[in-house]
Amino acid sequence: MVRRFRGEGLNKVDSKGRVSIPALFRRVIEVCDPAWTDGLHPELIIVYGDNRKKFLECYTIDAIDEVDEKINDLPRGSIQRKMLERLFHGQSFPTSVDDTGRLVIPQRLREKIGIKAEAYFIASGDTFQIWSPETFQEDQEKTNAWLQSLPEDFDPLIYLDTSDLQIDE
Amino acid sequence: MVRRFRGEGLNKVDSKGRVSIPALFRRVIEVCDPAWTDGLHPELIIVYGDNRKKFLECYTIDAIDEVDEKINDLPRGSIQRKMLERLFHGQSFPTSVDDTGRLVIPQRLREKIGIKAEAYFIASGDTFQIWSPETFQEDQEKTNAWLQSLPEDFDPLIYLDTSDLQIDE
DNA sequence: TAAATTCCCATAAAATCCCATTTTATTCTT
DNA sequence: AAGAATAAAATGGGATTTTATGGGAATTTA
Repeated sequence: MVRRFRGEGLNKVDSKGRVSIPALFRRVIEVCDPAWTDGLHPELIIVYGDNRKKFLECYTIDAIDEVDEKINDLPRGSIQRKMLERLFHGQSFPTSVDDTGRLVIPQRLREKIGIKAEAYFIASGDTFQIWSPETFQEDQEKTNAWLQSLPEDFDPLIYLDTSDLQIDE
Repeated sequence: MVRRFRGEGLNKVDSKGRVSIPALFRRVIEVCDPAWTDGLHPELIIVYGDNRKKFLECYTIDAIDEVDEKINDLPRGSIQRKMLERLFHGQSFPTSVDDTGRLVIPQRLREKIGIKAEAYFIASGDTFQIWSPETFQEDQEKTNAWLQSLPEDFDPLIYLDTSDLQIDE
C-alpha cells in the first residue's frame, strides 16, 4: 500500500542550503524507503530537469522505483526512453534526510527555482514539490483566477468523474 | 540487487587527461565491482566503438559481465555476435578509479568525443556517459526543442503509460 | 631517453556531522 | 480551562570530513 503526501509547509533555508522537511512528509519518506529503519537517514530523489516546471519534484524511493521500472519497459532507442532517462536518471539528485530532519538543496538547484531564505513545500500525491514562496504565490493566483471564472456553484469534484475527461493534445 | 547511476556533473580535465568522477558515481562503481574492497581502486570499462555515439559509455564490472554473458549466448559465427564482440571486447578500455577519485581518459578517447578542458557526466541507468559539454548541450537543445513543441501542460510521464505507445520511426 | 603514465602529496571549497538553542505542539495536572 | 510539564520540530553554528583539483617526483613504455 502506498503512503501519500498531504499538506503544505513553509520553512527557512539557511546559508548552507539546509531546510527542514515538514514532519508529516518525513513520515512518508521513511515508510516509502525499503531500506529505511529507525535511526537511518531515509533517502529520496529530487527531479529537476523539466525546464517548464518552476519547482523541484521530490520522489520517494518507492515512487522512483516505479518510474524506473516503467522506463525499463520502453523500447531501447526510442526518443521517449531517451528523454525520460535524461530526466529521471540524469537530471535528478539522490539525497537523504539528515539527523535533524533536514534536506540540503544544492546551490544550483536553489538558483534554478529562485529559492532564497525560505522554501515552500506542497504535497502532490506520491511526490511533493518545493517552490520559492513567491513563485508559488504567482502560480496560486493563476489558479484562483481560473476558479473565479467558474460558476458560483461549480464543484471541482466533478472532475473526478472521468468518464468523459479529455486529455489535452 | 543492482545499484544504478543517478545524477550529472561537470568536472575539469587537466593536461594529463585526469578528471574527477562525480562522487555519487564512484559509490556505484565500487559496489558494482565484485573484487573491490575499501582501499582498492574499483574498476570499470569504457566502451567507445559505436561511432554514431558522441560520448563514452562507462560500464561497471557487474554491468559488463551481464553483457558478456548475453554475448556468450549468441551463436558462434553469427554476424550479431561478431559485431558485439568487436564493440564490447575490442573497442573498450578497462581502467580504474585512482586514489583521488579520478579517471584518466587517454588522449585518443578525449579527441574522439571532443573533450578539451571539461567533461560532462550523466547517469544512464546501469551505465554513465561522458560527453564534451558543448556536444551534450547541442544534443540537449534538440530534446528541449522537442519538449517545447509539446502542449504547455504536457507531462512526459504520460509516456510511462505504455498502453498506447507509438514508436517514432 | 623522451614521452607518457602512475604515484604521492598538498589545498581550497563544499558537504556532512555533531551539538545546542529556540520554537511549536501535545499532554498532564489541578 | 488554565497553566505547567513534556515532547517534537525547526533552526543555528562550529568542527570535521569529503571532494575536486593542482603540481611534482618516480616509474614505465615505446
